[in-house]
Amino acid sequence: MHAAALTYFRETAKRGSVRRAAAALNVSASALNRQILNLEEELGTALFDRLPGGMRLTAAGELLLQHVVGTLVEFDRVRSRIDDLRAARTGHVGLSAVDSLLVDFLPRALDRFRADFPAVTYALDAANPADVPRLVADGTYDLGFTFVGPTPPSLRFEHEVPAPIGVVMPSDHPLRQKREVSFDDVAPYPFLAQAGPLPRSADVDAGFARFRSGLRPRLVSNSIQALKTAIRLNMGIAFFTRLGFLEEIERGEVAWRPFDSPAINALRIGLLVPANRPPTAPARQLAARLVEEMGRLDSA
Amino acid sequence: MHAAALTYFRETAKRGSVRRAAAALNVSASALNRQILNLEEELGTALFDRLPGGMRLTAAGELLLQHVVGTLVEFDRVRSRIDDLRAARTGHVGLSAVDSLLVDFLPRALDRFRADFPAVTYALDAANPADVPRLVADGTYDLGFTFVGPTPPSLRFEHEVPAPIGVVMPSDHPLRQKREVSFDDVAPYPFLAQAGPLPRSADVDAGFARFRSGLRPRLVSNSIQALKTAIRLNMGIAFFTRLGFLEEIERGEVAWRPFDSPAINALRIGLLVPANRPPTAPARQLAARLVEEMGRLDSA
DNA sequence: CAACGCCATGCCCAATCTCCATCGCACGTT
DNA sequence: AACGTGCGATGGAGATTGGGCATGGCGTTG
Repeated sequence: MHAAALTYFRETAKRGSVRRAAAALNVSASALNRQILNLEEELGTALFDRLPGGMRLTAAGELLLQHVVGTLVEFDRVRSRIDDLRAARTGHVGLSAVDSLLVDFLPRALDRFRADFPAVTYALDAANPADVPRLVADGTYDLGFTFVGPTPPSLRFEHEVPAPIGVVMPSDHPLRQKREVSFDDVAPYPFLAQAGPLPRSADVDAGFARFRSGLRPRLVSNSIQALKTAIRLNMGIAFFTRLGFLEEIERGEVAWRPFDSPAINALRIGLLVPANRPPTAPARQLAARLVEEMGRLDSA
Repeated sequence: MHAAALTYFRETAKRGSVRRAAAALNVSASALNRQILNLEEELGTALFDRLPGGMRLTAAGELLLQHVVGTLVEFDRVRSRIDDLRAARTGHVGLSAVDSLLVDFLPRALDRFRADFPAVTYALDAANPADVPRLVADGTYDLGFTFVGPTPPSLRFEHEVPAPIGVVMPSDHPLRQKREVSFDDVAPYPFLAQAGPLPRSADVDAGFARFRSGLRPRLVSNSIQALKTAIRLNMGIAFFTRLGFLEEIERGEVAWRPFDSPAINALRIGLLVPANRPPTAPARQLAARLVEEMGRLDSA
């Protein structure tokens, strides 16, 4: 990949002698010497001073050496990262996440990841926020996404993004005028609830849980697509993290407004990884990619 | 210098097609394609996805591309710096400096520089601190060293080092016990003065000038070597910047102690370069080297 | 179905790289 | 003063690599 001349030059600079460098690299001194003479001709300047005892770098040589060493070291790093990729080409990754991320963020991230690792299989399951840590800790899943909170020592949040729960509404809804909405603001409006195969989660914020349990949903569905359409058709509003509707918000089809509760607005979702158990190769790659995608969310 | 494969790979990634890249680089598509296949074999992984319309980088390819682009860009920079060196191989540099730097720092720095630029000639002249800026500004000299102070807009201090004037004494001198010495402390001791071909400089600190003018030197010499020896032989003490005696201090032959005057201890010497007029190639190289050597002083 | 774009491959020649042997030079030893 | 030993530089033969040309296989497009 990199020209042999680079290695030759580096070794010669290191050992201060063409012959010693040649011995170290198992090539003949003449071959090595020619490469260095070629380099000097190409750059139009001497790279070494020829002293009776051997070769010493000139100023230009020092400059070039820095570049060459840097290049070769960096290449080693790149190669080992590529080897990691190769090891991760096949395998299985299990992901346990709170449902808001299953709506939009995770399916899309996985789809993009799949393009690079077509032979990897996935399990992508929703779970209650409080259950995710246990599922990752005991190895049922490789990675988890849940609201950030205290973790057992066997787990660690690899990366976090702010993820307040707010109100998702049609783009012409009156609540859109407010920058933040209170529980009282939303009470009058019809409400759409998601009902998955899971028991309803013990909620992250006690006040919010109490508030929502008092509401009577106009529509309950376990189909996210149905809920999205229902919101667009003005059947009601729903409560989700922004992350579930990034694309629709972007296109102006729905609007999202935060609550006026500091506790809710401080909510963060994090990528949970095992701290002790070494992750499988594909899990490591996927985790790295997810952190990247989360960074993109952050800046958006 | 760098393998052609790097350029081939970069161009192919850029254009998304072997044929287009080959056309842009004036080589045949088959030759270029082979190099890429070789790369993939060497790394043991595909770098491109072959789509009907052309080539798209895989994850491993993205990784490698970063490395390759970085390497080639950096090489361009290195090459141009080497070209600068070559342009500076010959020529002349004029340096005007306060005398303390002529004692030790500048001759040694120039000697090291000369090893890399043997064909450059130098003028190295002492001047009064107050005259240096004018001499550099009007082009009489390319570079200057003087005490830092206000400069005309046509000049600029490229780099500065602290350079308080202090007392140079034999290593077993009683004043050595003090961390800082006062004017009164030194008054009882015999004093050695340097007298160059220059009129005695208008001194940098008014209080110090007054103090020194009251002293009667036991020995006046224009030979620095003579002064150094005289100090070692305990004939007296002298007033210099540390920079004039770095080597002797290091070897323990003489000691140096600062005065207790904040004004004197705040003194700095700086490398003065023209801000408008572009410096000659050798002057630019020498200036860069001098800044490097000054940095070494700083940390010493 | 034909035409066109793409990358992959076989073949041949030219350029490059490597090796071995040798040279000239500067030093230290005898 | 002569010699031996280390150094880099160089010449020539042979192996390796890189390049160009022609062609093949494949998918898309008209």
